[in-house]
Amino acid sequence: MSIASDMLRGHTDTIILAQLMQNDSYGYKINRAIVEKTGGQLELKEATLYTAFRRLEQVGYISSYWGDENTGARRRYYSITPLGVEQYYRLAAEWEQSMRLLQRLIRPDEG
Amino acid sequence: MSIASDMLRGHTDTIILAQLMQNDSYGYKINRAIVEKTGGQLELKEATLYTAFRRLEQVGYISSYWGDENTGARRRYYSITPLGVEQYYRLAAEWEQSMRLLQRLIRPDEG
DNA sequence: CTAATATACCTCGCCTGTCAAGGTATATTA
DNA sequence: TAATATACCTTGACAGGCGAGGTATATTAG
Repeated sequence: MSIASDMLRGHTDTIILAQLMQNDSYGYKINRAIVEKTGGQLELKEATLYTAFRRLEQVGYISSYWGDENTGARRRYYSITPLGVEQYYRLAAEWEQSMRLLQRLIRPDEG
Repeated sequence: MSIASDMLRGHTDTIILAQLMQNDSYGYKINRAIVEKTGGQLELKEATLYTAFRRLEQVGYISSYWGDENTGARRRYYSITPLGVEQYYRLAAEWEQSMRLLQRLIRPDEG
């Protein structure tokens, strides 16, 4: 896709948490949602996605449970924890902050 | 400083090129300018800064020359090349693009 | 029937950018 | 004369993204 790896780095967790703020979901679907919301311009690589889930669960920002599908492939659902909600707000605020700084530095002739 | 490493990652080159779009400058001063422009909220670590200079020079986006100070520490000045100017516009556009995507994903309830 | 595609999960190991820690040298200020 | 500011530099550790590989089920096309 079009977005560079290094632009994404550090935002993966925020993106995932933001998705889980809406509702519980599973890996594949979360990724589909991202593709859809960005008009196909961004897609998390599977390795990136699942690595992030491990990381986020380890520190207690999300928790997981197996879905009870009786057909099709099994799904591992994730839900955001209260700690994760806190972290989401923190990361989102941090993102806005850094965005403003970068705007000043990268586009000095604009806002 | 307040901004996280991973938020910065991938933007260092863009920030440096943006500075050199204004005028030739040297490492220490570029960093001072960044600190000043962000009200002390962002400062590139020296290792990061000088690594970036090597990287950018290697691919031909910047070129360097020693200043002719006859007092004080020596200064290595950098100037942006035509190739670097192109790259700056490309990176700046990419940044705006990715910023909009992230806005949609991270702050779904806003613009 | 069978191959391809979509859904759905996972791990290993490489690569690359950041940075802590260390270093050198000159000029000014306390 | 010690500390601080200016000014440069490198090494090695670390962490996140991802290519490449794997598993398994369901559907669709030929």
